[in-house]
Amino acid sequence: MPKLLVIDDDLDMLALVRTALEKEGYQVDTEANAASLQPARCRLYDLLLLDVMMPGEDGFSFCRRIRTEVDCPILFLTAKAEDSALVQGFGLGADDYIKKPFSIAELRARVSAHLRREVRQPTHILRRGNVRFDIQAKTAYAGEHTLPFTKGEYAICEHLALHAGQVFTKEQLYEAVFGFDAEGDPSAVAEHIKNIRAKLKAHGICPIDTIWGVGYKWQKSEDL
Amino acid sequence: MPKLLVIDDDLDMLALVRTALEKEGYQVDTEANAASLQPARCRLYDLLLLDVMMPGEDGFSFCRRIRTEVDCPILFLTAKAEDSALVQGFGLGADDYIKKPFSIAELRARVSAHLRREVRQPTHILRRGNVRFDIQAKTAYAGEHTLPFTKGEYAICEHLALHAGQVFTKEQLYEAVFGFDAEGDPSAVAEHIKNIRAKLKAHGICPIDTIWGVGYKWQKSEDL
DNA sequence: GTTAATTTTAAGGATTTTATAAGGAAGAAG
DNA sequence: CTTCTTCCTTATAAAATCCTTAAAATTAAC
Repeated sequence: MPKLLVIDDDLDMLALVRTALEKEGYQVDTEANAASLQPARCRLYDLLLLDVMMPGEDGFSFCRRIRTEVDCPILFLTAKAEDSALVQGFGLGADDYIKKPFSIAELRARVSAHLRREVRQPTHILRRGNVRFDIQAKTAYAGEHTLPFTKGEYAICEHLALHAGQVFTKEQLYEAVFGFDAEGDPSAVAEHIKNIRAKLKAHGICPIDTIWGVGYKWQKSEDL
Repeated sequence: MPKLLVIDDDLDMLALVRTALEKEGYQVDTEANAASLQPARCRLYDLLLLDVMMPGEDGFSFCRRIRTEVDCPILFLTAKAEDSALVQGFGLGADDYIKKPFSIAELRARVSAHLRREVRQPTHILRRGNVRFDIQAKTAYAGEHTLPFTKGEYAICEHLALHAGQVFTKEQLYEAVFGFDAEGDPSAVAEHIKNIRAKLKAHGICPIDTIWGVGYKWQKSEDL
């Protein structure tokens, strides 16, 4: 279920867009003010919809500010119909420019097209609820905050999340993470699990279940 | 130099579009008839521009026929302004739908945006917070001051900044910078990192993180 | 309710990895 | 030839992680 962020100062417009896109099955968040939004927040989403003319920071300025740090498609949604504005928008790194008034059908079709193209590209982001793993960067995030995992903690945590719902014994976890031959004391894994849980709990989430007498598993969403 | 294919039965339109896009530096081929075009031919191009209403095979039919075999962006360029046609176009896997009459500026902007996303081409100037890299001049700046990097230091630093957020081992960094066969002592890289950090710290910035047990990475903004 | 097994927690030391500093080799510039 | 810069190596100090151990808490079984 892709996550979208819509930024517009017009609350009616926000409600309209949100309704239309939620009907498509997307998870939609809205913001009325761009100025306070940091790139880290935007990176939580799969696509951004931006109004251009807003009090405070306008859409162009916002796009310029975050573009180098945010990879997802950025779509302008605006009443500025002049070519110069459109060219400026694309020049700032936008992926589409939809002129108001637009039809709901067009909005949905364009959003869908951009998301479709994203998934065509190999992704290195694993999302499990509020926790995201950047496989390449070997970094985990809780919301917009980086989780300060050590190497071993990250490896164990990623392995559990990647195979969500599957139970692993301590020995299996140790082998999966540090290699076959590795002979790990099971209690070493327990120590790592403890630290992982502590760092996750700091953000109010505890997605790792203990299966008594067996091992650990990452919760599947239906277990919540 | 990206290669584009434009398909339209209107020869004046073909000439207009070709001229506009060749001015951008693209290599443009044109076809007046879609029916004879095979997917293999289309795979030669980086982007397709398609008219919808054509004698013989129309644009929608053509798109449906080749989409599963052709990965590049497909843009419709059409006088059919109805929402239903637009939705149908996107539904067939198109990436954009430009309504006639369109401005040359808009055409260029949209084509450029789609190619940019495909290739994700970096610009000559890379900005990461307060640090800027001039890729061509191989020079880095902190604010207005030039950073006195040596050649090797610059190469390592640029590589980290270019892939901000991604972790590289010392070996990977050495290879990326000095070539595949290079067998570098990891500690040589550590020495360079030390010097790079010292020069950045002189301007009050320290954007390179150590990922213990893995390597180094350029911070993404959320890590600050 | 009691017991036994298992997990959680906490603390310490061992190990691994990185940071720092100093010295030398190779090459460019004067 | 000398001088300088850059790069690499080596050695040592510092830091962080990992593992071990043991006690406390929890869970399951009787």
